[in-house]
Amino acid sequence: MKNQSYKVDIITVAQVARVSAATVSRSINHPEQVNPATRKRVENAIRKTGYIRNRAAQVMHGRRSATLGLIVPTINYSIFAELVQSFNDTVAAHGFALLLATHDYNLKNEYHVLRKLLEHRVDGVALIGLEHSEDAFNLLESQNVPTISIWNFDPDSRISCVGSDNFEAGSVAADHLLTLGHRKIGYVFPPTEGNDRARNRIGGVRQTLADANITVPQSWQAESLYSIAASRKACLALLGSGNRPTALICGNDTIAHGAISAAMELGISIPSQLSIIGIGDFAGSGEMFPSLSTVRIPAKTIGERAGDYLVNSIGNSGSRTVERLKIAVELQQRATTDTIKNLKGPI
Amino acid sequence: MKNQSYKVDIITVAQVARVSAATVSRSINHPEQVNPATRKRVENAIRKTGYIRNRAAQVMHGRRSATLGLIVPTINYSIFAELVQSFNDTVAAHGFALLLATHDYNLKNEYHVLRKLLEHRVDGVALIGLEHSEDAFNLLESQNVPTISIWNFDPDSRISCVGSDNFEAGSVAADHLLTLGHRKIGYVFPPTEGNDRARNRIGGVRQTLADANITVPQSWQAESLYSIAASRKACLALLGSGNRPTALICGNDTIAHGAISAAMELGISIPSQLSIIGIGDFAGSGEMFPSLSTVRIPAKTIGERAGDYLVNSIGNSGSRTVERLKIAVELQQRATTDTIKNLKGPI
DNA sequence: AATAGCATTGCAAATGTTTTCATAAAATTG
DNA sequence: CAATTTTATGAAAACATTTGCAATGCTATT
Repeated sequence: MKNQSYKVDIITVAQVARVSAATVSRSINHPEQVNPATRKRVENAIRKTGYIRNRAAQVMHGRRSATLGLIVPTINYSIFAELVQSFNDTVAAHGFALLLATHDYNLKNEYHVLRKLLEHRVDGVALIGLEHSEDAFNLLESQNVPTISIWNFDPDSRISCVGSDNFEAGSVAADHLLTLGHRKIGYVFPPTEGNDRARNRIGGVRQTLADANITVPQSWQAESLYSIAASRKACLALLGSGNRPTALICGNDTIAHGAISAAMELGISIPSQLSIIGIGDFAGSGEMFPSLSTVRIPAKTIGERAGDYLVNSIGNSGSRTVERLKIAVELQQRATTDTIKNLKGPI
Repeated sequence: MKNQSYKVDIITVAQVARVSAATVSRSINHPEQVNPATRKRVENAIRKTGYIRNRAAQVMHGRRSATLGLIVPTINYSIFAELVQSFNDTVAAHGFALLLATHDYNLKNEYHVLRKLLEHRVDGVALIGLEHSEDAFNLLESQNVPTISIWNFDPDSRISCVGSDNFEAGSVAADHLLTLGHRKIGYVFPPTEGNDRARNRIGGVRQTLADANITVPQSWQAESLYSIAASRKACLALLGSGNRPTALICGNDTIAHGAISAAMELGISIPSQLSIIGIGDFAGSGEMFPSLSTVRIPAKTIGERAGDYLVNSIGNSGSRTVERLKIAVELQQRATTDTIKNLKGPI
């Protein structure tokens, strides 16, 4: 059935079907315009020759490339993987394929991969976060390509965005512990340099605690990269001294994992001697033991909305106004936080 | 500097640089063929106009698309995410961008997304695993596009492959427990229907145990999907009865996580009362508490080798022979397995 | 000084498709 | 049954680029 001759183009198909190339093209793109009998002949010819249409040629004609560019820092990171997955599913349902690129947390790199994606004439571009190089912003503007920033919400964003408010996330985490009656609260966050998400989260935490007239001693503030091992180490130090907090806010769920590990190692029982709350609600956080209380940032929803926005934005190619969509965070109270009333143990 | 006029093509650049379009093309693609002075003029013109070359037009001339298709079941799964990342890094270093698609464990779906990638004239295709629909195999053959199967090694594979031998992985896990002196061994695996990886792993386990004259009672064999919650449930049942094994082999690290959870909940201490071994060595498995003994399948290495192979294979477009590369699995003995000599407790 | 050789550049054809316009055939109307 | 509308199809231009070939001007060789 399949033909292995070298080049099967629309003309080959046309010859086999004994019609013109134009009719083949119409059979594929505007089937209602062609006589059902001829259409059948064309379809058979397509099958017989094994023809696969050439998007490149379509693109040259000003057609959509049916391709979207997505640039993430890395996908080897559960929360981005979830995001990429749901974004992909959403746009794939509209016939778009994803041209993926990573910049490994290097904004200069991001500019170059962005250029590369534009060479392929992607119909739209999705970026993670709101911090990008001036060159990148200019490029996107000059090319006039629909763009969306995923993950962060910011009312003053320069480009359209779909995401959660990280300040709010930090605030919700702190609020939860306050509501449970905690007053001796510590926190562990990653370095905020070049990471606006972490910066905003910690801002929300500090603001909320300050509003409640709580001061956090320096020894209860630790810094840790997003790794269980790093966090465990930091938390061993923080929790190991005689005077320790009754609750810990962690910059994300991975850090919270490390904190739990450290507590277990020190024989501090959770939550009866220490409450721990994360941010993110990563895959598995609810299933681990003990299941992690956390502030959920709904990656799946964000990916979907971002996909919807971009697809839509490509549809009405006229308007190019900045739109912003805030996806609410949700407190997930699970097994690692408890009220101060139930506090037990040596401290 | 940047020009926002609608279409900036190679002719626009040519006019600005006061040369022909051919010279601009040569300046970009064969710089050594053009006079340094003219080249400079062209480069300035490119910068001034903000020109971005159109890959689609290049592709039409039989040039490479500089694009590789990658089809995975899902990327929302840490081990695939790691694989995709390393594959991407490797091919990006050679100037290729990744056209990503997922089929959500549906082989029929895979065929359709494969077609889509071929429409974009990808220079090569990477698939996960060795099970694919007949249609997909035929399509790849008829299009004569370089292809690689990632993840599994099979000496009889129909297409080129880079990956580990899952039978061996199962075998190594079982061997480890035998070496530690365990005789009462149970296992938890996912359904093997449409999952040749799981099927081969369980095969390796059974073979190795049989060779050591060990029979595993039905009640020590459980089935669980790849989820911590599902596995915990299955393991609660398996471990909850009076007579339980001294060691457990888990189909992958996620299942092992669930098993650990279940053991903790039942007050069975690890490893002094129960040894647990996983397969995979997912991100975080070595950092969790207790750190998981597992059989490492080196996703990063596999991704790199696969990328290298595909890039190479595109280079020498002549030969299209099937090649197979086996990446060895490695036993990672950590805190969840111990010798039978140290066995303590009620059982 | 004439000629050969080389470096540099331009012209124009070719790539695979879509779409506008024109035309032919068929269907509808009075 | 003639006139008109509708339907179906083909011819050809357009899209942005690359490249073989030819032309130009220059350098080196004799």
